[in-house]
Amino acid sequence: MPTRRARPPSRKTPTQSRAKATVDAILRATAHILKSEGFAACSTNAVARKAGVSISSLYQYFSSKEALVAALAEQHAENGQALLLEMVGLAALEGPTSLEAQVRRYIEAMVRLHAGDAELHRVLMQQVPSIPEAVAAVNRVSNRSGDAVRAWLESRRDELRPLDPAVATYVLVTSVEAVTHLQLMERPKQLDFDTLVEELTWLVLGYLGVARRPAARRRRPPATSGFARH
Amino acid sequence: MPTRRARPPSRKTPTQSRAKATVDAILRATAHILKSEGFAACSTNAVARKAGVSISSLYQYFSSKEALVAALAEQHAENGQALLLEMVGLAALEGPTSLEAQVRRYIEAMVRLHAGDAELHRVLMQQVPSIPEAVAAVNRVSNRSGDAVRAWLESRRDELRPLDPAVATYVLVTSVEAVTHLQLMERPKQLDFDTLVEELTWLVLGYLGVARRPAARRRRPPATSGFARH
DNA sequence: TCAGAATGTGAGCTATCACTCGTTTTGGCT
DNA sequence: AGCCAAAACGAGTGATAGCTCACATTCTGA
Repeated sequence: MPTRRARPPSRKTPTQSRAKATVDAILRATAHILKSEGFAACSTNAVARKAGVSISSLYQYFSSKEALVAALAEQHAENGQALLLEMVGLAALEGPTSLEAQVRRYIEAMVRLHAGDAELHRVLMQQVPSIPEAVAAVNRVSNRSGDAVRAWLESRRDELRPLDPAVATYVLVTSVEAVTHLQLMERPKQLDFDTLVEELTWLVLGYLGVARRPAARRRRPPATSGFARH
Repeated sequence: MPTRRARPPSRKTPTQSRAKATVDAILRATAHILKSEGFAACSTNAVARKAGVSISSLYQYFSSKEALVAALAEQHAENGQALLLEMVGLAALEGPTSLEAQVRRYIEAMVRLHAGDAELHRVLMQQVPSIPEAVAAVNRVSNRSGDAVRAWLESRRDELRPLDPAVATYVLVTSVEAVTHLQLMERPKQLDFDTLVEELTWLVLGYLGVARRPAARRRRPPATSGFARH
């Protein structure tokens, strides 16, 4: 990657609808290439080609490759945040629900959210760390989500084991995200949507020290293979 | 990244000690640059320079940049696996210990392991996905760890809630790894080593449905956290 | 001692990258 | 109709990447 010089942070903002379409096409193409070919193959020339615009048009609206990816990351994070709030926020106001139901609903929302554009999310999470501007964009949003979880923990504190809300937020958000990612990336056949939600609910409630009956599902499938231990 | 043509999968293996030293220097330099400058700055030329050998020597032992990084990943994974077994494997044989103690010991080992070369681990995890050969190397090792966890779950099945060992292994390994990574990458001040181990132990035991007293930490001492079940 | 294999060298080739310059096209306005 | 800024264009620039080639040096063993 040559010619790494300081660049102005932003460029023109589109006013005509034609220009808006161009910007949109560029972002769309960026996402598409990132997902299908990875970050390394996502050159500005390739993006422009796929978007059906010239390379100079790209640079008219994005001051650098970093800025381009950062813009995409920001858009993605913003969308996700909005979707999550829509799925969870309103439902949360509909009255006092059981702890377990609330947790399950939130987790369902998370899983569904990630399923939305899993591949893009994955690539952004993996490659974006080398682009500070994009890190900032994603962090800004995920911090807001973290705050919501933390507030929820504090509001339900009496029903949970003694814990530090900040620490617990870290642990919960991280582990739920990680397991969700795993399922989206590897799609292990044992982990379908319902199982995933169920297990994550167990994980969260267990961690929070909420007692639970062993559930109605009679698991324990036919004693799979290995009992043998040293 | 130019000249992307098919390359032979492997090259010469060193026989003289001089050559072994060269290979070692190259791998060392790769790790050093990856950690200090990141993957993007880790060019083969830079590696050769840092290692104090010529480019051609590098290509005598590694058929491509991918192969180089893959070799490093493999070495790293192998080392980790060995260390983990050393820390945990023997201790596991020392007789029947409490479930909680076993879990805590394993988690301690995991956390310590990651702390060993956290930066390298982080970079490898982030960049390796674009290098299939390296993915294979890391997966091979982590699968073996997964098998161990799974076997353990099955051996202790009677003390746990009903669960599918395969699914539970996924959930546990993934979430513990993720939280550990987080702590290494961001080093949030609330999450020191002891707290991390303690919280992860909670996470695992809670998920496994193992009852636990609220521990000796103060804050609402006897208030039997969560009986509340709608 | 000395041939040949193993090892080490660095200038240089080519493809590709991020990005610019000078120019042309478009479309909203009077 | 016709002006003009916004928008779009694409060949071209300098830099650097991964990698090879032709050759030099060192080691082994008979």
